[in-house]
Amino acid sequence: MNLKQLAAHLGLSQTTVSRALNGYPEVSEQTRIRVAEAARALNYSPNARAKGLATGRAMAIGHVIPISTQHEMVNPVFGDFIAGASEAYLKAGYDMTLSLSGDEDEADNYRRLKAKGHVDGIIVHGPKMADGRIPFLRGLDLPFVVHGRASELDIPYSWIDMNNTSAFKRATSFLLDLGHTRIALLNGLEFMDFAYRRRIGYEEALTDRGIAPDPALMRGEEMTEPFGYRAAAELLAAAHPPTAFLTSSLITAIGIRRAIHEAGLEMGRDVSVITHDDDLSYLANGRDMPIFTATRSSVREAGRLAAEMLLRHIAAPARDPETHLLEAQLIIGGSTGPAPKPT
Amino acid sequence: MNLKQLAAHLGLSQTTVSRALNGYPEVSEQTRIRVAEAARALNYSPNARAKGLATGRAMAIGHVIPISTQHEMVNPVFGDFIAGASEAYLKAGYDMTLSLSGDEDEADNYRRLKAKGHVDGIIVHGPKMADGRIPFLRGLDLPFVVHGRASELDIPYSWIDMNNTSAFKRATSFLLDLGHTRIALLNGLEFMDFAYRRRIGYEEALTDRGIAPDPALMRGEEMTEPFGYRAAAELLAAAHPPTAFLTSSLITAIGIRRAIHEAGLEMGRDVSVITHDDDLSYLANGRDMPIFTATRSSVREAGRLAAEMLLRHIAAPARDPETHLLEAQLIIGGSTGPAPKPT
DNA sequence: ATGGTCATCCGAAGCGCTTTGGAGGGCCGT
DNA sequence: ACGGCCCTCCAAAGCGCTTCGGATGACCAT
Repeated sequence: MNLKQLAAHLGLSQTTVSRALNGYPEVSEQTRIRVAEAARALNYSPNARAKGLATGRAMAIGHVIPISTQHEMVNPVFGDFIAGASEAYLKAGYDMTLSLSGDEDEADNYRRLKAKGHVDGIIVHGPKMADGRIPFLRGLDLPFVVHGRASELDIPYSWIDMNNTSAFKRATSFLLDLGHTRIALLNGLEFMDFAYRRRIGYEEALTDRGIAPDPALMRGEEMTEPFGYRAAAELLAAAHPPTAFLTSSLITAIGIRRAIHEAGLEMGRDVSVITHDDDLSYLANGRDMPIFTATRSSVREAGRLAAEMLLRHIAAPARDPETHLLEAQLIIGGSTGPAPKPT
Repeated sequence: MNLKQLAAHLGLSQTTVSRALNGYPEVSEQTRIRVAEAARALNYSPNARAKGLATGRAMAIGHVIPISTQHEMVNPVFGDFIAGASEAYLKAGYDMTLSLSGDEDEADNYRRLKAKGHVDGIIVHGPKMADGRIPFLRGLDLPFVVHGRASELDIPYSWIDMNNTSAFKRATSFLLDLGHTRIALLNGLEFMDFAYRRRIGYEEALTDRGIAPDPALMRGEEMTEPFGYRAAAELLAAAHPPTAFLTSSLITAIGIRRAIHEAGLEMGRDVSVITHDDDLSYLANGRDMPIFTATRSSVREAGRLAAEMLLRHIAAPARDPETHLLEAQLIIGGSTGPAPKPT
């Protein structure tokens, strides 16, 4: 069923039917109703490609998610981010197209995305500290919003980010207040911007208290359970073990917990753990009584906000870049406690 | 840069340029090269909407992922599945469009997807036992492949699935061989087809050995860490606790492990645990020495296969439904051991 | 010279929609 | 009765591409 057929069926012109369906004023209320009913009855829904061709708008947003070639890992945060974003898209009638791409051909990927006219805007995921995609996209005249920031770039662009630095600074201060002085940091890969910023927060809190950050206590890797386990096990077995861990992911925290138990220690009493918690739907950190003390910030919410931001930019392309900094909550769970008295 | 401009630039007709670019024979090798070079130099890439309109093909696959309204959870398996599928799409030049939808409006969603001409085929995620989407899609003349099956439906359709029943049957038998007789099942929600099939496998193994499945030992919920913890803690505190757990997700298994530790027991010695492991990139169950004994089947691989299957169907629409059953590996890790002697 | 065959190329229609620039008729005031 | 205005509708062009049905020569055999 297409417009022409629908128009013929109604004995009207395509023009009138199109206008009736799209809410233009120059059509009588009576025919508008007639058209709307026929459209529903005949299950008509306009062909998006034709509409896009005619209007020049794709009514779709592109999400390009980077899969680094070294470690073929899909960011677990992605699902929830998308879920949030799609709430916004649904309301606005936008679709979402996904493309995974290795880091080499990403620029090409974006260019093609634009040339093909597939999308009206792009959300950039997982920015690195000096992410080349951002200057590239700025030159492309395609609205985009970055989820995160690129610290080494000093050009304006729209982003939404969590305040990684302050979150980890507060978490570290909290541990310091509890008397911990040897605090390990099990971070994500340090070329990722969020990981860098989290380390800065951690180091700032330490130096503010006159404690020099100890490189031996800091690791940055892909945030898996085995990483948390291995790193924590090593550190706990060292001569001068940490009494607390700060980590970037719940999954890593779970590995840390395993190492703590295996060392015959108890989390929250002998060793404290704070993790960042993206509030993922399938990785709940307990609802009422959180298992882990955590800096929490909903990635789903970030997705929603990023999408809304992007849609605003598409509606008003002249608009200046917009930025949005989310503050994480520090929620207290059972994984932290006063530093044990030195024996 | 569009075809017309490119053709003008080359002093050729649109027809010839289009044919040169698409590999038709009626154009000399010499001009073909000239066209190809100009296209690259001028960064030309055909507008997908126009191309789609003209050819009637969208060159895109739709993934509709259900978000149940009760529990707004994104299946954590999704990211890896998509990653696998996109490998196949990339090779074939297909795009991927995503739409999340609550369970009520899903039919409408599919109809719209088709009417809008956005996609050439659909992958159906998370089928329920009597999933209404399958008969609906069959009537829609849109190729689709289901990731999983709908046990209560007796109509032909293409699917790819893991052999849930045999995997859980083998896992249960393995535990029985180790001397366990009270084996708890912490499953996913039972209206989900995979969960149903897993329970069947578990029950079959038990009854084969003359053990009546005990409803008190079986739970089916959203597979979160807290679910695993809570259920395991309750069961372990009961009068006649299980000596082994079988569960559908690594995340739940982690909760079970926590409960075991808190009960002062040791996993693999006092209590055995087997989990299903989707081999997710961010949830590695240890590489060399798996933490958990597990039935493993890569969901990423399933994604790749599903996509390839769908593309075959799009290429040859008359083709009969195709099905593919993957067998899970039973991999032995440190979480299982002989049943403790009754005291 | 003529007709036929190939190898190359081109014009124009058509995909399903939006949108510009009218057309037709009812109703008003005069 | 007539011009003018508004309300409602329509024809046709155009979005960027593919593809059908030729057109144009070059070349060969007759």
